[in-house]
Amino acid sequence: MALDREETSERVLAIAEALINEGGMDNLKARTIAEQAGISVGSIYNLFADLDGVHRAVNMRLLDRLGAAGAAAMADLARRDVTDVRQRLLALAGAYIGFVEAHPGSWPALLAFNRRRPVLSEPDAYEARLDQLFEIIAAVLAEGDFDIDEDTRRTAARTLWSSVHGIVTSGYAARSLRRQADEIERQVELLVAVFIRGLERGGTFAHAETTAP
Amino acid sequence: MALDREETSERVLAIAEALINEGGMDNLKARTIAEQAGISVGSIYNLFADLDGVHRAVNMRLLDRLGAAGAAAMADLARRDVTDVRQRLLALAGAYIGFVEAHPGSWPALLAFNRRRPVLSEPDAYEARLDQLFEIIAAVLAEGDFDIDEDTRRTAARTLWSSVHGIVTSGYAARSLRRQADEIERQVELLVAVFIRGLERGGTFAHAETTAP
DNA sequence: GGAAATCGTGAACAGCGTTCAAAAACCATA
DNA sequence: TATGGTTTTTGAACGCTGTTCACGATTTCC
Repeated sequence: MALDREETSERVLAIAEALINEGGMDNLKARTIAEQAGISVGSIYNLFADLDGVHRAVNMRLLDRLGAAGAAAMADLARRDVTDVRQRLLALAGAYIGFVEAHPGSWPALLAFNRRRPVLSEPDAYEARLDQLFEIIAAVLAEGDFDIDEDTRRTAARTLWSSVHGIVTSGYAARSLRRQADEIERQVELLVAVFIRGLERGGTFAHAETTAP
Repeated sequence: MALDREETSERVLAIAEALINEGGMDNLKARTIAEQAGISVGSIYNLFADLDGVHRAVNMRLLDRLGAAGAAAMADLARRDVTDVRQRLLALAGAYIGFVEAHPGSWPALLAFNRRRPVLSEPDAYEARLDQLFEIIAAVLAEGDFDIDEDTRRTAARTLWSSVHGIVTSGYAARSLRRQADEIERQVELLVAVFIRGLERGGTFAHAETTAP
């Protein structure tokens, strides 16, 4: 009858994610987890170093699922023989937007997590999982036949990813959810369209002086 | 000898900002403020509703200063008769980057602040102050002679602002500060260049189906 | 100068994350 | 199965937190 150590961990993580998603990261309390999981507070500390460790583990699961959603969106388009770069980028952005909407509490909490303390150089398997998503974008850009070198393409992929991220997070900082959803869609469409046009136009993107001396 | 109510408030805010900037938002404690300000804990609650109110006030000051930095950057370029859109956009982004670097603790704390709880529709004079910054970008875009309608231009301004925001915040989530500073600069330059090229190329940005049915 | 209103105070309270001695559960071996 | 040792689970206890509020000091006003 006794649950496996790993089963208990997953149970704790599911409860933790639900708590965070419902009431924000302030809603993640050791005693609430213990009560809902049917274990004692002390047991949580046998499974995780501290509550931050629990939150970190929740975030890892979220990042994995986000990566899976992006990959699934690409697989879906591939199945339908859609190779158009614009449509693929919009589908990726759509997957991201859908994921954020599906996790209205736990995703903002993930973003807030690393910003609570000043960066103390975490080992961060975080970045690795974000890179997984970035690689998808880079691959999409690589298949479009832009006349740009490898370096520029990778920078472009990162820029696109960061920009979509900025649009989505800035958008949901504001109030009315439905009205802002339209605004986010407009901005993403404009970003993708402008990006493709700008890259298609070719030419160099070499560093230049930012302001006159 | 007794300090004005407003003087005391500003003293509290200065201390609060320093605490947040040094140790993240978790470092903002009522007893520490009271001790450093030479007042009692209770007095803080005569000046502000709660500690969140203190943090909110600190954030307002930050947003005001950020807006001033952007306006100052534009004024500086105007004084030197620089009207080039690209240079102005890069200067704005540079002002933002410089501001973030100058506030390595309190700026991330500002970003984390609204993400701690799920959006409960705050009255938010927040957005108003962010709009002040957005208006500067919109004005710069308006002075460039792009063949786009007013609506598109405003969306483009918001998109640019969100994108730069995303680039900067994503960039500083990673570790090594100096190495990442270069990456941020590269991404911002690419974003601005691609954006200008894409907008210059004209054409419509009308909504289109994101994926085939 | 005295009454009334305001302000400052810090002990007290409830709640939090975290610890750790003790109890319970488990397990291999005789 | 009985036994001894090892591991896991427990929850009371600790220190720290934000916040309150009765009380005393101070200012304000006529």
